[in-house]
Amino acid sequence: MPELPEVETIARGLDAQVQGLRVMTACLYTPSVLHAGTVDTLPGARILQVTRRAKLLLMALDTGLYLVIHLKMTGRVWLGKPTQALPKHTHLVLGLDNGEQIVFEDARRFGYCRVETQASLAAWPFYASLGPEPLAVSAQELARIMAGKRARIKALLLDQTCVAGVGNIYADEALFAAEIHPATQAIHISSEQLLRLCTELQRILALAIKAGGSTISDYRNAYGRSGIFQNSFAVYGKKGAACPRCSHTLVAIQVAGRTSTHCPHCQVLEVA
DNA sequence: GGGATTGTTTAAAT
DNA sequence: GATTTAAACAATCC
Repeated sequence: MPELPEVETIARGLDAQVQGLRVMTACLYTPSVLHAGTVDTLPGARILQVTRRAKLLLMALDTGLYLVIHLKMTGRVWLGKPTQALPKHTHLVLGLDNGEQIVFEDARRFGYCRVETQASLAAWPFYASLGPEPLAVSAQELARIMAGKRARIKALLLDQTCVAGVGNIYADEALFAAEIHPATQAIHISSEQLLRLCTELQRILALAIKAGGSTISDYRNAYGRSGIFQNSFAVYGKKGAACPRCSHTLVAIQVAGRTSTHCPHCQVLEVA
């Protein structure tokens, strides 16, 4: 379940190791995971940098092309040696001129990759519709986007056109920190509370990046290592446990089709 | 072997 | 018409 902090961790780890290297080979084992472009265009290109936008991993090449990867639930991208056996569900392998290789694997195959030009990337509807990076804008700006909407706040946090990169983990953690019930309609949240939510979201995302992300089951960074932010969760996945703030039992409900774990004592639904 | 899993898209509803 | 919600979908593992 790589969200913003997890993809950011992978991007930073990969960038530090592959910047300036040349792609020698590109082997696509599962053609269906490539949603745009062709991998034949990749060999020969030098890697300029590896970055992140929303939950997308972006590899910029000196040919003007971008390799874009979305890990969805179970995708992994890591750097390895050709001597290592490839995992069962390996979809794309890039051989580099230092002898190492970048591996994209995804057991569930929900993840995908795309080869884009700058123009085609900008023309990709999903990419073009992405909202601001939560750590690149002010909390006031984030709050302003959500203010006055009738949708439930949990749905807005998960809406990538609203805020980019937030998934179920960080949405639940931010709502708990700001003491807001996940089903509260944004229009019923005071501007002070909304600002607090956005501030907490930024704080938690920054902490999670420092912790190398959260590993629930599948997530690993570019070196195959787990994150440790899961040890700091207050509510995510902790239904039945005691609220760290008031000791009341945490409850899981469905909001916008997603499991939303919260404290019914600290996070009260003011208006249904 | 069926249910659970998630982010995104698409269709339906308000 | 615009906003919001529910359902569908990808495919595998436990």
